[in-house]
Amino acid sequence: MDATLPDAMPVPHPRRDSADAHADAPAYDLIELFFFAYRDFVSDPDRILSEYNFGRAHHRVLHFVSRQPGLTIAELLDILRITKQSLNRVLKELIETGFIESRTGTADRRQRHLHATTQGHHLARKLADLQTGRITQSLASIDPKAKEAISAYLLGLIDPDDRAHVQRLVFGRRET
Amino acid sequence: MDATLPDAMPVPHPRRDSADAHADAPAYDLIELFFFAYRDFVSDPDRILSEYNFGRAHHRVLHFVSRQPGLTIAELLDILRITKQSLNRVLKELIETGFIESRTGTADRRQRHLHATTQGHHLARKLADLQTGRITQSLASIDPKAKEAISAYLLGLIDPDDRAHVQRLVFGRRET
DNA sequence: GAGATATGTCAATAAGGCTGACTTAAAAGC
DNA sequence: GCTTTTAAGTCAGCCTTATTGACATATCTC
Repeated sequence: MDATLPDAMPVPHPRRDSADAHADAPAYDLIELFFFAYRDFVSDPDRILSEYNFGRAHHRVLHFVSRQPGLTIAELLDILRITKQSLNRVLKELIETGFIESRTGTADRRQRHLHATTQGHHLARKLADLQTGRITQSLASIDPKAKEAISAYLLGLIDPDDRAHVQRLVFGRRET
Repeated sequence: MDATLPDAMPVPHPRRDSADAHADAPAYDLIELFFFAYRDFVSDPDRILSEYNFGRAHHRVLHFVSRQPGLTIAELLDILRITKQSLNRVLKELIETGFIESRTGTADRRQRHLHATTQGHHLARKLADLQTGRITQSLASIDPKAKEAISAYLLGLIDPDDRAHVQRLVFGRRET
């Protein structure tokens, strides 16, 4: 690629201060691939969800509730980073249509512990399977060892102060 | 790990047909990491954009126009996968505020060729630099060889019929 | 009992998508 | 040259998902 570069070309030495990242050429490839990949990654679930008159917001709620039975409202808000009012609309719909169940806490009766119903788990799984299919297909074409690197990369894109939280969420199962 | 899995979940034996990916356990880790990574990846640009009263839609338009000077409306619609009407609203604002310029085609006078102004290129670059910073930070913590694997993975997530198109867009420069 | 906390709800607003219908200008086809 | 197709622009109305702000209720903590 750099075959035509004359040897003597003064190349400003790359500093890896990690703070002045904008000294580097923009990583257009990874920026754009991320955009296109995300666009298609959510497209399969979108199709299924529209059959139920649900949107992406419903998917996110159902996903995390299904994954973490007993999740409280506050915890869910913290994961999704949306307001109580935004959550409430979609959550209400998911409860009314029987995909999620809200149970009053026993230790703290102010809390609501959310659980997916059988129907809810089923839909969540169906959507996860679709996305897993896409992931599996993609992983199949590359070095199987790369999976850890990909996880590490994605984790590294997350805000540092949230990284531990996400790590617990994704890799550890809940104890609360 | 599966201790909390809903009871009714049948576990079919894993076949490696690559077609029926949903025989596999869901790739919850990559699914969730992708969600959290994307959430934070767009957060830095969002902050800057709001200073200009722009949103993500403006960012996407500005980005691709800046990257591919002379892009036509039809080509842009194909990249973004939104309707003409949706594009028009944000594009109009970007033109009115002097970030993008629309030039009537010479060969085909029906077409509009879009170009970022100096101001437009500047903002696009600023936003790309922010995202590049995040990417660089993340890449710094992993095997430098992994970058190719990550690109390949993201490319693999894209719809097969679009993959060549995206590849041209991302890795090749335009000749039109 | 006072105050803090977890949740729920009303109302108004905004961004960014969508569909459908229609116009204008210009190119292409015959 | 006339017709059809294509590229772009526009009007109107609607939906989803988010926001802010204000306030209500039940329950826990001190």
